[in-house]
Amino acid sequence: MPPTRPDLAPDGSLEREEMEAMQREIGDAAVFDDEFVFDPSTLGDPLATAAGGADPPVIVGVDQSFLRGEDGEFDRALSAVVAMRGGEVIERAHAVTPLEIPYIPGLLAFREGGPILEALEVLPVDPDLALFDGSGRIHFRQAGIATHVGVVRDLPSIGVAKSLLCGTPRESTENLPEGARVPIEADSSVDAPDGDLLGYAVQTRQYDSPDRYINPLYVSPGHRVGPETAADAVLALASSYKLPEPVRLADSYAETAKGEIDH
DNA sequence: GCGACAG
DNA sequence: ATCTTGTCGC
Repeated sequence: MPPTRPDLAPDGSLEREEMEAMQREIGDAAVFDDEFVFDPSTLGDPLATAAGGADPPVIVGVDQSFLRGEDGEFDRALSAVVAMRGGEVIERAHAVTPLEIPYIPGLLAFREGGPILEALEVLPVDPDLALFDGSGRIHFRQAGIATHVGVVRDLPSIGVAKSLLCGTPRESTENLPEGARVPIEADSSVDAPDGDLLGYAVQTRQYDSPDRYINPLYVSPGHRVGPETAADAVLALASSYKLPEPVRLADSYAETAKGEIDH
């Protein structure tokens, strides 16, 4: 399953201005509403298969680790994808590519998008939905890594970030109860009308004790998923840990695969 | 000029 | 992201 928009594939050799122009194009091409065929209520349900008709959707989690070269510097990115269906892992794949540019806030997809697209290419199953470690629409030009890869592959996608890149929470996000969500709205730093709903701070897990608390995740539409569904999906997929299961498993697989290569 | 910034 | 020590809680 090749990319639908290879012309928008992230290219680390572009000038910064060209990268930003491409991101505006991606933000325009992106669909920030529900536009998928599967039933979102079956996402986190291990019994969905037994319950009835169609197979539950294939969900993939994507995450990266990094490899050092001879000089001890990071020179390669490893992207790991884990595919799940009905709560079970059905496939895994990974790819390694050279790092072309440093980490620059707002340009993450041009650093890590290459290995992600390769790993998705190698994955022997067609995903219905992808969850990324990073932003989607919560991005200066509404084109975070989840949106970028989603548009290039025309794949429904969701951004799951552990910290907020831009935008403004409508209210405090401190010490939210489990299951709570707080809207993240566009501000002057975002290329969108002020106040537009970019995504949600989502509290998947929380302590009972009052002294310490867990930070929320920042969930935003990547492509073909609305903000409500994005938050619903993350909550449904994060039953046991803070991170949604596909992303958590991709995280550990990225570490495992790194250890097997680096050696 | 200053601040602020996914992974 | 990666590194790394220390602490809390079941």
